[in-house]
Parts: sequence; C-alpha cells; structure tokens
Amino acid sequence: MSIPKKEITSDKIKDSAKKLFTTKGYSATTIRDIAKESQVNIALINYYYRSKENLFRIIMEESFEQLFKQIIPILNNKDTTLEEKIESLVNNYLEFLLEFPELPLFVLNELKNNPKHLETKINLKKKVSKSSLINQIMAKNSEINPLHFVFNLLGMIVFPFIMKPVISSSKLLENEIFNQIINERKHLIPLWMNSIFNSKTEIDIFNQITKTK
Amino acid sequence: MSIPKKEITSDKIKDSAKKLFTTKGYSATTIRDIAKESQVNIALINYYYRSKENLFRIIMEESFEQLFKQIIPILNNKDTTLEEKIESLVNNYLEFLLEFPELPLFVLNELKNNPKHLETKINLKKKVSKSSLINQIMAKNSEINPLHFVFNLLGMIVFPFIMKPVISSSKLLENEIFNQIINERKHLIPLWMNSIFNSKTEIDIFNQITKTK
DNA sequence: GTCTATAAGGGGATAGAC
DNA sequence: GTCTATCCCCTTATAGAC
Repeated sequence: MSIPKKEITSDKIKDSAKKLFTTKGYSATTIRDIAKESQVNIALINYYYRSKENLFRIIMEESFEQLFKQIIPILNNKDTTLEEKIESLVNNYLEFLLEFPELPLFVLNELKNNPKHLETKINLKKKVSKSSLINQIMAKNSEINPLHFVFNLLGMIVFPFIMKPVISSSKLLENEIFNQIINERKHLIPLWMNSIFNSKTEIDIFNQITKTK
Repeated sequence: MSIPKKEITSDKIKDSAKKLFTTKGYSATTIRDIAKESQVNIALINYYYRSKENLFRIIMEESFEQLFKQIIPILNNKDTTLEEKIESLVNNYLEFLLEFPELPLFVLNELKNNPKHLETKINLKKKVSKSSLINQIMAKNSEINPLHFVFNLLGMIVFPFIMKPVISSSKLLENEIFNQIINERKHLIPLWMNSIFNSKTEIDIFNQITKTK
C-alpha cells in the first residue's frame, strides 16, 4: 500500500505541469495554469520548484529518459537475436506509447526549439552506434547504411502517434480504431522489418538491370 | 525579372515571422522578435497584419497547404499505377522536405497545441479515404487496413526529418551525411514499400503456424 | 507549508505625429 | 507607410504574514 502520489503537493504540481507542458508546450503554459490545474496556490509552485524553467527542466529530463533510456538495454543485449530485439522493441514501445501518446511530439519539438535540453549525460551517439543492434543489422545487410533501418523501425513505431493530432481532430478516425490499429502493428512491424531486410536481393536485381542497360 | 520579394515590407515581415514561428513555435515568438528579425518597426506588423494571431493564421495556412495539398493530386490521379504514385510521392516529398526540413514538426505540433487550425476547408478525410491510392492499396492487399501502409509510407518519408533535432544536435550525424541518406531513400522506399505489400504471404504463413499449433 | 499582496518586467496593440 | 510614445494586461517571482 503506497501513499497515493496525488496527495503530495509537490507531485500534484509536477503531474499537472507535465500534463500541461506536453499538451500545450512550454511557452503556452503559465504558472497560473499549473496552479489552477493542480488546485494549488501560485506561490507554492515557486516554493517547491524555484522557477518555471526549473520545473520544466525536471519534467523534460524525466520525459526524455522515459522515451529514450528504456530502449538502450534492449539495443545492447548481446544474448538476443535481431528478430527478438525488434519484437521486444515494438511490443514495449507501442505499449508505452499507447499510455503516453503525446510524449514523442512533445519531446522532439521541445528539443528542436531548445536543443540545450539535449545536453544530457546520456550519450546517445555512442550508445546507439556501437550497440549490438547496429552490429546485427550490418551483419544482415551490409550494403545499406544501418541508420536507414533505424529510421524505418522507429518511424513505423512512432510516426502514427506523431500524425495523431491530424487524424483525430479531423475525425478521420476514432480513438478506439486508432488503438486497434496500433495493436495490429505489434505483430505486423516485425514482419515488415524482415521483408525490408530481405529487399537486398531486389536491390541487386535493380542494380543489375541498370547496369546491363 | 520579378521584383525581389524581400523589398516589400509586408513580405519581409511574413518571411521573418515564418522563420521564427517554425523554429520557436507560436507562443515563444514575440512581435518584438519578428520586428527585430525583419528590421521593421513593431507598429508596422500590426498595421499590415492586424494581430499576431492573424499573421500566424496566414502562415499556418500556407504551411499546411505546402505540406498536404500538394500530395492530394498525386493520390487521386487515376492514370498512374500504385508503384508510380509511390515513386512520385517519395521523390517530390523528399525533395520538398530537404528544402523545408522543419515544416513537418512545426505543423504537426501546432496542430496538436491548437487543433482549431485544422478547421480548414481542405477535407482531408474524404480526399484521402476515397482516393485512388487507397483503392489501389486495397486491391493489392485486402487483408490489412490500408491506413497501415499510409502510416508506413509517410513515416518512412517524414520521420527522419522529425528525428533531425535529436540527430544533429547530438552530433550523431553531420548535415551532409543526413542529406545523402535522404537521397538514398528516394529509390529505397519504393522498394521497401513493395516488399511490405508482399508480406501478405508471410502473414498467411504466420496465421497457419499459429492455427495448427 | 501555505497564503496574500505586490513588485518588476514583458507582452500585444494602438493613437497620433510625421 | 512609417515612427514614437504609451496603454493596459498578464507574466514570473518573492517578501512577509499566518
């Protein structure tokens, strides 16, 4: 039995702030908004978190970690095959994104607006480029820059959530059906990734055709 | 010989505003920023565009059209095959995005923050769901919701640009190499899309295996 | 820890002179 | 068309009472 988090004032503030920052962005969110949302006096926010910017920094670091850090262990696990990594990544990430669908757009956009947020200790570059995943991809298809496959995999996982604002506000799609489609993707993306890896032969054919012409 | 656009005050303002809005977002951009960037007096911005919100609306509609409206004719062309449509879409869109790499993240994010911007006359829903493209996709693979393939295609095209802030600010990748990779994708994505369409048989195999178990 | 009151400044917008 | 000066509101942040 844990004490309900919402009872603690500082957490009530942080939760409300996170909700508002992720939906409206940093600049469009005021301390007054946060105070109203969390039903707390404005002065208390500065009491607990010193400043709006500091509160944002804390939330941003949390979100960044939620979004990126959880995948590093999967990428680096040397005891799993490429196929197992992809399946694990797709399942965990889609499940996570169904719970926090606004997180990718929020984090990616704030990083664009203010790249200094990326000066985190997490060294993405080394972690990703020297990962077991990249090695396994290169072993499978050495002719194509492995980054292509990273873009494809992450794109297939994340992009539907990036497009969600367009889709749902235009009533193109109800929320229920969106979630159903995402669940279908859990087993479809691994299949598609496998097909994409094996497109190598088709590229060879393509090269041969253009060569003999 | 056209008169250089930059000489006209109202255009100077709009160009600067577009640059600032797309890089910093609506709320983080002040009229004073725009005045400084375009080297005009603050009062002139309100003289020409009445209000910050109105100026933003104009820029948003322009960006939205640049990003979405150009693809509608391609999707609806009944004289092209599915393969030709994909090739045309990939080439035109990647070329366009290389010129305006920040546009997707800007438009998609502002749509999330303020969905009222989407109340445009462009009825995306009908235009897309009744397009020739969707029919051709369904003819090719009737077992899977065609939206999956739309997500995959658009994701493979657009997602690298969404990830760009993470990639370039972490020095993961120089701009030159990024552009080179995008150019490689011009012929790779059509190949991959073809492989993905033909994954149908593999899904059948998958279903058979799980059924006989 | 929580509140009220207020300081200090930045924001959008406009009136009126040129 | 362009500028200066200014209005008025909303913002963040804090001092000080409880």
